[in-house]
Amino acid sequence: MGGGSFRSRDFGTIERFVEPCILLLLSREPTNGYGLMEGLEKHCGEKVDIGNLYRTLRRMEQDGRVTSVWNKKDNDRDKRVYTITEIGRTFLKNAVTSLQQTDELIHHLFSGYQRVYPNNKTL
Amino acid sequence: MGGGSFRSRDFGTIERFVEPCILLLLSREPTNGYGLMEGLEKHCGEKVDIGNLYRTLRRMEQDGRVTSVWNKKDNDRDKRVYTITEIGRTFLKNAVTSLQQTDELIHHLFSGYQRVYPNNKTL
DNA sequence: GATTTATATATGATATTTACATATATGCGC
DNA sequence: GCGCATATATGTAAATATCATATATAAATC
Repeated sequence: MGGGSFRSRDFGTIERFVEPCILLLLSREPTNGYGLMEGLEKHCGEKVDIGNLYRTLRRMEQDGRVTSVWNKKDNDRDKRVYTITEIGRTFLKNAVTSLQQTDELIHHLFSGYQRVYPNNKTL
Repeated sequence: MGGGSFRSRDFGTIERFVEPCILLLLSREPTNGYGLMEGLEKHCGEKVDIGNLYRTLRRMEQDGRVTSVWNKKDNDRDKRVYTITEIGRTFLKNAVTSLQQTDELIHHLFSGYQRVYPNNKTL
């Protein structure tokens, strides 16, 4: 059977697709890292590496796209809660625009594929 | 203003999107590296790093998705011409299937974005 | 005919990103 | 107390991408 070694992440993930996903989730409500992980699995179909997620969030904070505060409540455990900034909203808007172009590229590939392999059903 | 530093490749490129593009071009006809570079710009909207392209092709050959032979003709210069293999065709088919799922993810993000920012026009 | 440009392949060095593992700590159910 | 889910974070290695450089030749321009 073919295709060689076929790790699940060979395709299907978009470079840094996770960042706009995070910013969209934070547009709904401020959330902590672990909560974002759950949200990404549910809403964005992304199973992210939790360690990388925390590092990504810190980088996004350094770049000014999000801010964070420690939520310390007596009846709950400590959580670092992230909030989207105006810079983050602009970034997200630009990301969506860029992804629309990406979408066109993908569909261009699809139509090219259909032309070359008209008998192949891919799904 | 904003979004921080905004290199053109922050989004819009899909991880290894270039590989299915290469395999689709090779499905039409065997081509050398430099010719693929031109084809990718024209048909796939990708401006690839030429050095990376050659290394990618060698990796694809190692993985059995393409084969290569030197084309040495008297009236033309030497070219290493790549041909897609059966493994490569299977790989491409899997890639297209995976990209269809990616496409759904992108559109899921779009609809989520529209819900949160109904007044934003992104293009 | 000398110089520049385009064609053609490739590697070196560095930076970034991803993947996988590990460390640490606490709340909750049993 | 023990195991499990929650919660944040770092260490390290592998994979990719970026940018520069090396080499060679055909074609075009001066």
